[in-house]
Amino acid sequence: MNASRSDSPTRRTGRPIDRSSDALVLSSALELLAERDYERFTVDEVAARTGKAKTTLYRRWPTKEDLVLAAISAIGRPPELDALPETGSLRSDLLAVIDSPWLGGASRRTSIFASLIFATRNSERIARAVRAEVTEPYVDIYRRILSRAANGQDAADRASRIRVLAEVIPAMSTHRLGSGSESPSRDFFVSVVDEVVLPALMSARP
Amino acid sequence: MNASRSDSPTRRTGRPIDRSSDALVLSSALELLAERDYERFTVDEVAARTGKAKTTLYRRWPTKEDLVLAAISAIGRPPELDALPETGSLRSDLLAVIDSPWLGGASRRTSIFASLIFATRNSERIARAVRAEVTEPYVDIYRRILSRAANGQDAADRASRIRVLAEVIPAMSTHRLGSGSESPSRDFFVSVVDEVVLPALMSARP
DNA sequence: GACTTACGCTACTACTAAGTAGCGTAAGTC
DNA sequence: GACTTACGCTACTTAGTAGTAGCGTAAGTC
Repeated sequence: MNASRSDSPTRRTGRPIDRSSDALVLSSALELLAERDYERFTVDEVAARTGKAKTTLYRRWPTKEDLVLAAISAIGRPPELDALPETGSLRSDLLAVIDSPWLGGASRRTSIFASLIFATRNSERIARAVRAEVTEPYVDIYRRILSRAANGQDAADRASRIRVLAEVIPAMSTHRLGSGSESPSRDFFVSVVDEVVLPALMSARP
Repeated sequence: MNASRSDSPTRRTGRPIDRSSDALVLSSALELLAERDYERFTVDEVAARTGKAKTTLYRRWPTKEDLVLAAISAIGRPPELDALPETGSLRSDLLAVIDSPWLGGASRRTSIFASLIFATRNSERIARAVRAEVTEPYVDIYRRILSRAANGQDAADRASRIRVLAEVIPAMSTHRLGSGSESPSRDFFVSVVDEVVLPALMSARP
């Protein structure tokens, strides 16, 4: 409320930027993106929902694309990435990830992932951002859990390994889409089968 | 070239409608739909690609939605539906469907399916049409092949049953999306697992 | 050849949404 | 209180696209 006399590199006079509302704006943007596709996503609607002026949003994020990119970056990394669940059984490890409250829980999170897949079609920058900031780290969690389980442990729980598809698939699809493949969805699904399902099955021999 | 003297219910005088170009228009529309999402799909572009006048297209299909619906209907039913492949092994039966030239082969077909999934978000009529005219009959092929295989035969070919996912998933997703579920993509993936993967696995006991 | 209907073309309207300009005011610093 | 910067508001420009109007001509029937 006081502090910082002779300032940091950048001068600080006049009304300060209201950073406190950034989080609200970005989460609302993400929310809207989960409801609509990128084309129907409008900056006006974000402004209306947050009670901000459209012009204010444009001062902070010069284009709609920038706003969406910021919203994606604001997602952050899944907390499980730092502390992989270690509950003792593969099944509960997987469920711990699936039922993580990250991004509002499984239901909302999967809905958001699905929308991000749509968005990757509209902008290469968005496609790259989704891949790097959301998909890769998230898929990585499953990769690590599965590969850890492949070395022994709870190798019998075949059904729960298959169920992981329910969450891995939307995540991985963003991984592949927009990378220039001719038939991204087929490539993607084949890769899910080859990289996730079959290895999981092979290591599960009751 | 002559025939039909005192006509059918509808009079036939004046320049006849050029039905021959309908197929071209609808296939071009489908092609465009595979490239763009519904929002970016423009009637002007279809007109440009087919060499037709936009007004001519609007005379035949009063709205963009009607044009897209017609394009979906023009897809027709997969030929395998009438003569289920019977090659002797489950694996080759499945591959026969996957590699069917229908809709331009697996690559283009899957790409079209993916686009139709996007389109279901924009119109309930389109969602219904996709489900009824494309998804249901196509998924039905896999259901029938899998259930036939479940009764004996080639029950050992577990990997090929899993591979079927690579094509079933995009098809089934249209089946679920747009039906008012709160988290359609999660529901869909769970249903794939429950209805297709697990039963296939259960019936495969080497 | 008279008639009728379809087609192609060139506007045009209506609407939506991205992005901007400019003003008055709020919220700070000195 | 003077100064400075951010915010909110209204209004605007620009661009793209769905859908329409109206005209001249093509392609048929009688």
